[in-house]
Amino acid sequence: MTTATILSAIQRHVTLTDDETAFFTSLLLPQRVRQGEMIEREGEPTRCFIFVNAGCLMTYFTDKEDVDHVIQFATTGWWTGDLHSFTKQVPSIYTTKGLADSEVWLLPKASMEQLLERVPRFERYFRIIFQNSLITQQHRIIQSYSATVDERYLQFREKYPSLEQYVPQKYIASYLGITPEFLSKVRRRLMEKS
Amino acid sequence: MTTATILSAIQRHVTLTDDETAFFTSLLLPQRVRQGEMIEREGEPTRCFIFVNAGCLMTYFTDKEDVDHVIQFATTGWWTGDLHSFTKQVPSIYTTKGLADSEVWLLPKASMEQLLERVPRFERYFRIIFQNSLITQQHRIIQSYSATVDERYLQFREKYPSLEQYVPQKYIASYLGITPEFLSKVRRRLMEKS
DNA sequence: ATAGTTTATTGAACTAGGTTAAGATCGGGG
DNA sequence: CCCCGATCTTAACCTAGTTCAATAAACTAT
Repeated sequence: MTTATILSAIQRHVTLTDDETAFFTSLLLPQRVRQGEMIEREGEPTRCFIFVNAGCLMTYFTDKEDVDHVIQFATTGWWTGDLHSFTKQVPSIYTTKGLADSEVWLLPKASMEQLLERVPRFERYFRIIFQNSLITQQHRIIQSYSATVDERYLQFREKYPSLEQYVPQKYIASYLGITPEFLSKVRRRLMEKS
Repeated sequence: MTTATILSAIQRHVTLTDDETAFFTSLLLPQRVRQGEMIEREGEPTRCFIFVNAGCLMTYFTDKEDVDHVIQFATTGWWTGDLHSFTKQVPSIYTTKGLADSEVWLLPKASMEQLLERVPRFERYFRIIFQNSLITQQHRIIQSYSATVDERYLQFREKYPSLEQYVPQKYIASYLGITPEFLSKVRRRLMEKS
């Protein structure tokens, strides 16, 4: 497990000196995640921010009727985790688990703080990352209010073509905010059209 | 129109020197916005990031059926605007207009860039702002997928108690992702219960 | 291979929320 | 002070999406 992927992800947005790179990588903890294994769980404070080095994770919320709602999928090159719990160290409302055998880099809370303190360029990096996520989330809200399920499903496939191979349909349905049964109908409708 | 509000909003998250404060305020453009007046429009690149000094604005998206969908309300102390259009300078898909006579500070794109370049503390400030917004947006998505309309309406009122006085119900309905007629039913249902 | 478990499909009955249209209420300008 | 346009409410009907239940297909672990 090398740092090549994470460093190139970062260097798409900011340029680091050798010292900064060394300091950053010294803070990272490698970890393997098995398919189905939970890496952060609901109820516990999120200890680490997570970078997916290989494989695929998903983060979901379990509501009071015990129904899971997928918040996001994260494949190679993405950061994930419960930001709220991570920053405030309150119990998380999300669970993050592997959808496939995966490798992740963990950045513990204290390390993140040191990093931002000592290397302000990382403030910039995370500012850009959060800004882009925010744009994506706003877009998702618009979609869920103004597009039909058919459109949302097609856009999902277009946007995350690699995900369908990993992700059971029931999770895609959940991400789209519908039941698996209804996604099944939508898929059939779309098949018949073409 | 003084800089007191915006400076105190910033100093809740980072501490600025006198020089930095002076430089920052030199970049701000004051502007009045009348009720109903559009300050940024769909189709044009967003020139400025907007801070609400007094009053209330709303940002909405108009879909292909010509229906408006409210993305966010912004009252005193909030930043608003189309981040995607602002950073990439592509035509905006949102319109921002005054819900009441308001005062805003405008931070033009070029000024924002200078600011981040010269005062890295602002990278930190905006990193925190975007991080908090992201948390809020994710929460909103969860809500829209797992809570009933009744619950969402009650939480909206709890979270933004000051807004109901400014905001016509049809916009609240839009923000909640329902029709004004249905919000009307919901309100009645809730009145009768209590 | 075989049984057990999880996932996907289908169909019928149901419900949350939308649509349409008609009144009721509010609010600002002459 | 009154009128006109915008907003809000109500009610009857309609539909996208859910629920439930039964079957089929795909994985997993013996």
